Amino acid sequence: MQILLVEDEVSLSNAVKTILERSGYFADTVYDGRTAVEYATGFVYDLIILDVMLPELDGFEVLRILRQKSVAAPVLMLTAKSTVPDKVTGLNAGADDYMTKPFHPDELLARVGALTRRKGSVVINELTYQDLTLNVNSALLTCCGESVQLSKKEFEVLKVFLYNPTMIVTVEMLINKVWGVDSDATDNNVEVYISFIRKKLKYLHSKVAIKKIQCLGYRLEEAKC
Amino acid sequence: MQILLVEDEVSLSNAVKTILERSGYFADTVYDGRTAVEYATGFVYDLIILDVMLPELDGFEVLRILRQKSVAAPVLMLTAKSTVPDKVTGLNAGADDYMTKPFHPDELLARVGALTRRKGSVVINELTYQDLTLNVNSALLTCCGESVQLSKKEFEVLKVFLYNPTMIVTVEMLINKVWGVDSDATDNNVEVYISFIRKKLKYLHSKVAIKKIQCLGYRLEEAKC
DNA sequence: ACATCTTCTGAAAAAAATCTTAAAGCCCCT
DNA sequence: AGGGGCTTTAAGATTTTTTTCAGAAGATGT
Repeated sequence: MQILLVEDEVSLSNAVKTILERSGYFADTVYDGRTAVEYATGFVYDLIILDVMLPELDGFEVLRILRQKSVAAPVLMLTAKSTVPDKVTGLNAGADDYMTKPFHPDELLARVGALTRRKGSVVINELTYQDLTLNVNSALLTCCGESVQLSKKEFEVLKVFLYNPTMIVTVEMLINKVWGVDSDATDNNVEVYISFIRKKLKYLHSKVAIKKIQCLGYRLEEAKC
Repeated sequence: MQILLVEDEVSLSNAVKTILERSGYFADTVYDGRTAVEYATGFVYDLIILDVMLPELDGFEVLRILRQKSVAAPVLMLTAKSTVPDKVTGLNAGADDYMTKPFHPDELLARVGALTRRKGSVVINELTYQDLTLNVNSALLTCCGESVQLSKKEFEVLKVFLYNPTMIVTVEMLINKVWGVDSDATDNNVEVYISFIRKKLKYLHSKVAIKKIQCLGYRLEEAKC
């Protein structure tokens, strides 16, 4: 059982982690809202324990973002005060249970047990176009059962296309997104990487091609047969 | 049921001993930390009740020493003040429960009952991927009948992989999970440990390999034959 | 067809990331 | 104090990625 623990008070989070691990759970600890979102979307957890008071993003905000991103793991909210308004806010945002601090270890374990007994669903992060599938966790590009590993830059470039599958992607846009707005990358850098990706598409026998539209940019296209 | 009671206030320890024995437990009483360690390592107890304020060695110190010496008996800490810092210190040191003085005899019996019942249910936890099995109680890694002992860090690193067998595990996540978020471990620490683990996988003739994905991280893979 | 511009691609160079090994440091136990 | 095991640090070797460059190929307009 994998649990993500989001709690900025280090002593408390260490304590909770210890309690959980002694009961056979594995807990990852993060200390702010932004990192919590990163971890919760990057890994699969069976349960997320979320403090309300957090730096960066507060617990409610984190919860809202996660639900919006289809992270379905049950969420146990920790709140210092047991005020009704807080509970209502959390319920509306999609939390599954609450606990007010301070709490007894047994209470924690009881609630965690109740929530993890439910079957959690798995989120897979993939971008798809025609016969291509790009796993955004692993940068693995798959077509008809075959896969190739993309390098970081190849991955970044292809992501821009797959996020905008019907649009013309300009060279400028690629430089901005992949190399950064104030890099000194030239058009040729883009050209070289388009070439690398085309080579991999060919290797995969994909029907998808990156088409050049003279003076405008590139666009994904189903290759003519 | 054998209980070791560590409490220097004679009147209280006598009272607790009486309560316990009236409920069918056998209790040994000691009055200082040093003797507590002697008894706890010399005999087998089903539970240790440990006061925090002790002469010679305080309760936390005793607990730390016992855990270090692999005394696995559940520990119920007694503390005069219910302050959070104390609780946290005890939890980190490996206590199983707390009780703040003064307490009602029924509360004592309830907690003692909970801790001694837990005893029989030691779960054997194993993580498996392909031909590898990692026993999380012993950190023993097994493949096709052969086993090797993992060191603590090797164990922690491999656990991260076995819990995320299909995902890319980033160097950052390994540092966070194994060395801690505010450690000053570098990427090289991770690399060295990946190297150690690979050596052991090779020794075991496992089909599993740790593949590196440049700039992204590592992932478990069944080695190509 | 020619001149000119854009785009593509292979190869080499440069830079960055990663691997491996060995030595040094640390901690615990005797 | 000394030894053993584990961890950290360091440095050179190796591998992969990224950049650069130059010429080939293709398109465009006259």
